[in-house]
Amino acid sequence: MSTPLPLIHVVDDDESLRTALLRLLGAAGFETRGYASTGDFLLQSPPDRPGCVLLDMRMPGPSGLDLQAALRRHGNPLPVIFLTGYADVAASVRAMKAGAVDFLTKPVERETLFEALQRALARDAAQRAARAEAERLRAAFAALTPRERAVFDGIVAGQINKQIADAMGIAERTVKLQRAQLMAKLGANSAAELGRLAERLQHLPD
Amino acid sequence: MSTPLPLIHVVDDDESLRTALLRLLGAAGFETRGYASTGDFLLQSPPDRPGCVLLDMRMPGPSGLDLQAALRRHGNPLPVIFLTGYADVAASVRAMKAGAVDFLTKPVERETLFEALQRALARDAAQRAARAEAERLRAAFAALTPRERAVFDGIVAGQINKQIADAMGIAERTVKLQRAQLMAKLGANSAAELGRLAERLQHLPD
DNA sequence: GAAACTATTGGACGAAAGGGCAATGGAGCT
DNA sequence: AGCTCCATTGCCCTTTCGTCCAATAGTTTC
Repeated sequence: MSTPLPLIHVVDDDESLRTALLRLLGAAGFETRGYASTGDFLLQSPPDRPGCVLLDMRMPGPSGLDLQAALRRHGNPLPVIFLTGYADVAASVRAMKAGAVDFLTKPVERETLFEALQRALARDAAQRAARAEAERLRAAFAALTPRERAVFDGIVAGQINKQIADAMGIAERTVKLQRAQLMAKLGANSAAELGRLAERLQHLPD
Repeated sequence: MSTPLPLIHVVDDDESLRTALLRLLGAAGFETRGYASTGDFLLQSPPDRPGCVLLDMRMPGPSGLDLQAALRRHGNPLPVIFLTGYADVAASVRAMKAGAVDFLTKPVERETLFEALQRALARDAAQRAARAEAERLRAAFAALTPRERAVFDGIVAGQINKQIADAMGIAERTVKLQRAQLMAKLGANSAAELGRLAERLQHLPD
């Protein structure tokens, strides 16, 4: 389960600048990959790997903002750092409101760039951990049968087995059985843990 | 318990523009208050009321960014909308990274301004509700004695009364008693609810 | 059609939870 | 000392939980 190394995507149509960036980042020990356009990035869309995107704002074809929006829709929210020469306030504000980690202007100081990268990678790691956790939780609940799910809801609502059985029109004995089954499926050892799981489930996106 | 109406704070050293803004907002049904400087705002610091701050960036004395930072430190995080004539990218990015709702440039379109206000007030309401909820939770837990708190931890950890009693060196009967007392104090009716409370408590800031 | 399988149920037993009642013992006050 | 107040405890009883074994009915598979 070793997490793959982070990969820095550099999207910029200025080839000389792009290769300079790639060299700089590579020298700093980062693994990198360059793209001449938004389309190139989306086509050569990398596997699901930790990392972030260093993105020019103004390029031929779809803009950096378009790519940022596409990433969000795609459910592959790699953190984005904008790095652009033609900066205007409106574009920078739109980028930040859309969730960009930072918005830097060329020429950028080495120090500034690395700080932003650091924050972007940290955010990616955090998001990734949160998504993995959410996925585990969702999968566990998806493994429950509808009945088990109903029993779960009853338990979390503080009902005792008899009340749950009554509400569902089944025998208390059956509730006990399904209770044991759902607790096994969720890996819970107590009613308190079921409550914790319910709370976490409730606060998941979607 | 009726929530007071939101109050819009307008901080701008340009008096004619400030009064124009106040008049515009007042005509739209908002309650408003104007300040000529960051210092004025901090001095005439209003009571804890819902609302937001419409803030100029460049003013004599402390800047809008300074005020934004002060609000955050003060634990009175009213949402901030910047509205400024001398906008540069670096300042806008700093403002947005510091959590500004929006960063508008003069002259601003009426529509744009009202949309931003809408979002700012919505954010304030949400933050306020979350803070109130957190406060209630904290207060409830603060009312527990250390013993009750220990019993709570044991329950949430899935231990049965006997184990808790053993670990604390007290009788099981006492654990039962404190269990009932802490559940009454927390308003919980089941172990599942205790689990939910524990989960929420764990995810509070601080 | 028979066998295998799943969901549901009944009965029963030990363990645990929840709670009433009274006794104990220490802290603090008069 | 005498007293009250309160946390702690023991005893006992009822309800609920967690499981075991076995039986029944409906469904799927061969």
